[in-house]
Amino acid sequence: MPELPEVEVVRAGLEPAVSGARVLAVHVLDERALTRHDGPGEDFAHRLTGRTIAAAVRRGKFLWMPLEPAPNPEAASTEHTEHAEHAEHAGHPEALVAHLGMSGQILLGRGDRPAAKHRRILLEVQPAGTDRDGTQEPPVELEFVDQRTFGSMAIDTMVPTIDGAAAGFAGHVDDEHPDASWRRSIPSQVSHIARDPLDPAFDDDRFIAMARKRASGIKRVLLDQGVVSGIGNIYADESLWGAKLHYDRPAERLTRADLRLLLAEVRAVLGRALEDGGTSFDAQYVNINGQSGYFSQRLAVYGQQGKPCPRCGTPIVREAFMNRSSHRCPVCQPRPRATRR
DNA sequence: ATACACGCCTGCTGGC
DNA sequence: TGCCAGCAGGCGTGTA
Repeated sequence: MPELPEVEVVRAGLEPAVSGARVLAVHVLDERALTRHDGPGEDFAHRLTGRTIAAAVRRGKFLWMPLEPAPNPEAASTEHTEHAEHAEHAGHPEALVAHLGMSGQILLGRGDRPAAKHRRILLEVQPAGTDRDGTQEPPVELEFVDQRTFGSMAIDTMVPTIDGAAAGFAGHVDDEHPDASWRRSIPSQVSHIARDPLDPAFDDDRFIAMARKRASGIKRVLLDQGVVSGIGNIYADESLWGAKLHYDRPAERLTRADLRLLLAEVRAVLGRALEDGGTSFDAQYVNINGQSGYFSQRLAVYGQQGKPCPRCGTPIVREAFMNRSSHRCPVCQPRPRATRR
């Protein structure tokens, strides 16, 4: 479930279950789910087992769970001498990083469900809370399911954010622990990703300046995670419709006002999708309980080819752009006059 | 630096 | 009915 609203639905569902939880066991069922991890499955399992998860944080489509410092890194490194190089990372904060790719899901359960067909990684975690009797909550299964294996998990070291601000959105935990050590650190493999438009530290002027240096079509800029993160094909098309812009309008020729309006539309669309629990076309895109979101019912153009534009009634068209499909209203979003090339 | 092609995978749909 | 091309919410790398 891949764009910002869908990943945020997962993050929000994960947050209460994993914050303060301890990883009891790690089962790597398919190594292809570790393409972002620098090392084999045993290394991933070894570095994660026994660790305590601090929170669930998201920037754009990337999700990560900062880990409390390992209690005894020395013992750990001597035990697995073949990965002793990780001893040099002792003291550096680490996080469990997840990217859902095209078809990834993270599901929580009590182990009472039949195993999903494309289950790739299984974590057994012990939640932090104790109930009124003081007895421990039962362990929870966290499964990473991914049909197409474009998504993956990794243990990654964290580096300080370049602007010193919080690395991403962490929900309630953020309010309770605004100065937590993990707050201003970001997994190194996520550090090249721009902030997302819902991030309070997102710099509108910087986005506008970057966009106006690009000769390419505005949709390409929206999809560039180094310029603005969290937007994928669905929300790019929806936002461009909202701002009445054709996807191939050269970004460098848009006015600042055009780009401010576009940014406002991006935020409105993402916000509405969030309210609806994200966009689900099938059982592939679900929250941590396996439930679908309802934003697909409110899509104006994505997948709506042949149906009337909600604004003017003209049939929506679908066209190829950047080797994928784009949807637009031919009247509200006319092709730029000088078709480039 | 930027722009593009391509690879990574599985499963479903539509046309023949 | 079968087969095959085409398509699907993404990212990283390599090449000009």
